[in-house]
Order: sequence, then C-alpha cells, then structure tokens
Amino acid sequence: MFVDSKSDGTVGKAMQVLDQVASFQRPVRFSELLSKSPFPKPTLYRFVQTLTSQGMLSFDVERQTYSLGTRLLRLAHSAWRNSSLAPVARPFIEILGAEVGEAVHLAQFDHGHVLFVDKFKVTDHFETLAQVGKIAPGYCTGVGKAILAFMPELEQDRALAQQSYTVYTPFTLRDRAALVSELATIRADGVAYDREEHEKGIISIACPILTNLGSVVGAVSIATSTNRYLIKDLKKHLPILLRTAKLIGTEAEISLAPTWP
Amino acid sequence: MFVDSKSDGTVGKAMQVLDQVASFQRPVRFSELLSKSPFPKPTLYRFVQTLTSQGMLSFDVERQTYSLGTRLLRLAHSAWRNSSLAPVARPFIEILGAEVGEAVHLAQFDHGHVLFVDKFKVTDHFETLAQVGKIAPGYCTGVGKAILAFMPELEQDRALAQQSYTVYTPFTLRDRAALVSELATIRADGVAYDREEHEKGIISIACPILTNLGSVVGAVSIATSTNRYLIKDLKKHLPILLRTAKLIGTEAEISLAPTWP
DNA sequence: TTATAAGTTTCAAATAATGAAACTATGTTT
DNA sequence: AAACATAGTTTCATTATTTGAAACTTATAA
Repeated sequence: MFVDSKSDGTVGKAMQVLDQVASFQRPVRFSELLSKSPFPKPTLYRFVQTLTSQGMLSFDVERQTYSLGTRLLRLAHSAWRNSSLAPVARPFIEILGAEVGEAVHLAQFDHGHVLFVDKFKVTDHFETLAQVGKIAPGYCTGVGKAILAFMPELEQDRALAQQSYTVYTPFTLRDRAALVSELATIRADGVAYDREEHEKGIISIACPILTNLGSVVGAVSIATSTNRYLIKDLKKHLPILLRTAKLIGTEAEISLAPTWP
Repeated sequence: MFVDSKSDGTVGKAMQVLDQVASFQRPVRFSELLSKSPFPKPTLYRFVQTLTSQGMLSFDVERQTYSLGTRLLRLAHSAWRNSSLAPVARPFIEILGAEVGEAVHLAQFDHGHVLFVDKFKVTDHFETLAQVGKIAPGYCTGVGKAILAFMPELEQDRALAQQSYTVYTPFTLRDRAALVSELATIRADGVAYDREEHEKGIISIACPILTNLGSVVGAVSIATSTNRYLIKDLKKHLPILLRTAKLIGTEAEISLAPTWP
C-alpha cells in the first residue's frame, strides 16, 4: 500500500509480512496468512518464526495466532518521542484543546496520506495509539488539504497523483480538478475546512504548520460533530488555531536547529 | 536488550539497527551509527538504505540524519488496536481515572519488563507525555510486581532471573529474595504497592488483571505523587481498582473467545 | 479408524548478503 | 586555493543465507 518493496531483499519481504499481518485487523493463523501471501509455505513460515523471535510479531500459543508484536510499540514510542514535530507541538496542542473544548488533531503527510501523530481532547485524556499512527486520505480531510495546499509544486504534484478520490460522502471532492481548485482557495486563506468530506457528521477546521522558512511540516485541526456545531462555529476558532500553528512552526524550527556542545 | 537476535539472519540484524537508531534518542548521522555498530560500513550502509526505503527509518536530507520512521507508528497503531488487552480495557480505565482523579496506567509484561499500553489522567496536561510503549522494570513498579506475583511458577522464575535489581531509590528492593518475599504478600492480598521504589516521590497501587481462568494478562495501577498523597490514601481506592481489574479481566476473556460465522 | 488439512523439517540449488578496497563527495585546515 | 581529512558511496569476488519442492509430522474432521 505504501512501500515499494521492489528489491529490498529479505528485509523488505519481512516488512511486507508485517503489513500482511496488520491488514487482517485481528490475530491470524499461519494458514490464513499463507493464503494471502505471495511467499511459499516454508518461506513465510521462516519469516513469521524470525519476526516472532524478534518481537515484531507475537504468537498466541493457545489460539495459534499471530499478531503484531510489542517491539513495535516500543519502537513507535521512541519514534514519537524523538520526532521533530509531535513532542514539540504537544504543549500547544493541549492549550488549544483546553481552550476550544473540542478534539484537536496534529498530522503529518506521509506517502500521500495523512498520518495523525497526536490527538487531544478535553473530555478524553487518553494518550493512546487509538488515534496516533492512524492514517486518512489527504484529499478529503482538513489537515490533508491544509498540507497539500502549502506543498512545493513538485511534491504537491506527486501527492495529488497519489490520491484515490474515493467518494466517502456526498460532500467528498470527486477529482483532482475539484481538489486543485479548492487548494488555491486554501492557500489564499491559510485555512482548510473539512465539510463532512471524509465522514458524515464530522467537520473540521485546519491550518498548516509552516516553518520560518515557509515549508509545511504538518497541520493542526479542530474537529467536531455536526450534531453540535456548524462550520461557521469552527470559524470562530480560526484566530487561536492560526496562532497555535504559528507557534508550533516557530518552535519546531528551533528544535531542529543544531545543538551546541 | 530484549531480543536474542542470535542467528535470526538478515532480518534480525536489520531489527538490531532499528534498536540502535532508537538508542540514540535523537536523529543520528550514519557515521555515529557506524561507530556504535557491530557491522562493517557497507553492510550498515545497505541496512539503513533498505530500512529507509521501507519507511522503518526516515532520513532528514537537510541534516543528513536518520530517525525511526513513520511506518513504525502505523504498525504500532495497528498493533495497539488489535491487541487483546488495551482496546478492551480502555473504557474501564477511563471510568476509573475519572473516578479517582489520578493517573491510571495499564501495563503488560514483556520480556521481564513492564510495558505501558495505556495511560489516563484527568488533570496535569503538561506532565507526562506519550507513556504508551514506554518500558519500566518489573521488580520495582506496582504493575510489575502485581503481574509477577500472579505468574505461573515457571514463567515467574524466568522473569525473576531477568530483573536487574538496580537500586533506583532508597526504597528499591535490592535482590531476588526481597522481591520473592514481597510477591508472596502481594499474591495473598491481591494488591501491590510501589513505595517510591522506582522513582523518588512517585507511589502507586496496582492490581493484576486475571482472566476467568486465572491467568494474569496485565495490571492496572493508580499512581500519584507523595506531594499530594500517601500509600494509605491510595488504599482507599482499592475497592474500585479491584473492581476495574476484575471487569477488564472478564471482558478480555470474552473478547478472546473465538468468533462465529 | 481413516481422511484431510495445518504446521514443520530437509537439503541441494539459487540468490542475496558480505566486506575489503577503492572511490567520490563534503567539509576543514594550512 | 590547494592539501588534507572525514563522511558517504560503489564495486565485485567470495561467502553465507535464503529459497522452495518435497517429504514429513502433527492436529482436526469425517
């Protein structure tokens, strides 16, 4: 789905097995995995053995099933903590969330998709992987469009080509032309809206996070349900959202600066 | 640290490189990695190439540094969602946290260490970040001791041998004998306490999560600071903590049951 | 019990990984 | 600006690992 594992040797194949296991969305038996796998039985068998021994998969002896392993949680924890955006943005996200009382999302762009790297909600203080690590399409989310609108042309071109333009709701943008036209508006306004384009009943307002040099490194959004609010209500939060995005951008820039001895 | 990568071939070595990158706790240059690596230059070079191409590492072109990649976040997200404990326990943890107004942790045992798989806290937005995926020692944490106390003898024996018995504070249990003696008490009482054994000023009360069949699958704890409360204050929460652990255990059992067509 | 599927091991052939050495880029000193 | 030093990259013959058909063992169903 994301990775061109063409000729990445044994390691690439093993990583493909991890994706394979993930794709089942539940613990799987070896034979189920085999039926969906391009690898012959003994090859796949050795991969799951190795990956299990490495903690990248875990094996439930009772049920004879494989799941993704705890080593991934440990590695992801480390990845998150040492990433250049999420830990830096965290305090700002919390302030924003407390201020507006709605769900706040922090996202990065990743292979044409939006990758959620943090989430904050006042009434739901879980720091979990329930949202973090989640992916969503770029063309029909607030954060996705905010990032796309501010990408350098070449990169944007590639990203636009990667969109599927699947119609999720009656409001989903249906093709590249429609998206490009909206991106122009977003770029002019500095703000993007998701008008129930990805999920019925969910709307959001999103701003890009730009470094001082003007490159986009992510986006912040405030999301809510149409049961409670309309787009015009979200617009009231624009000033604080912009301010937050600005602060994160500045801070992210600093944290990326070389450290001195 | 955790994985016996002895003869796990190329895949094992590649995973070792991931750990290596993680151990730096910051983006690293190739040469820094090389200096700490058992692999010759070209070998390591190809590993980081492959891992980067696979999204397991990311490369910052500006700064010429490697970090853990976003694919790990995506995989960990999937691992978390499809794990048998954390998603099931989530609603109960949330209720407990709201009730007691203190930090609540959910942990599993993993290679002799405690792996935090969820965390909830009502207040203090700025205190601890991203606890999920974090690891801590088993012998000097509430959750660790709660799990150890209820392990089957054989498994426990192996786990006890894996403890380092590093002295973190004046209250840390210093050897296996001291731990074993306390585990007996914990097993009898059904509850474990961390009396500033891992971190000065941090105390907790923890209960094991047992399935209906009696096997321990994790632990829940309520943690607080000695600035605010003493162990005897935490004891007041024992009934609700026990009830929560019981509920999670029952629920986890059900969710592990085979599904029907 | 027999039949069938699931999981595991074997082993020679095919392939991919290895690392010394050489090379190129990048940055630093004289 | 040249000389030097360090970091990063490629080459290629050698070596080691992976590969997968087949055979085998263990579970599960008829």
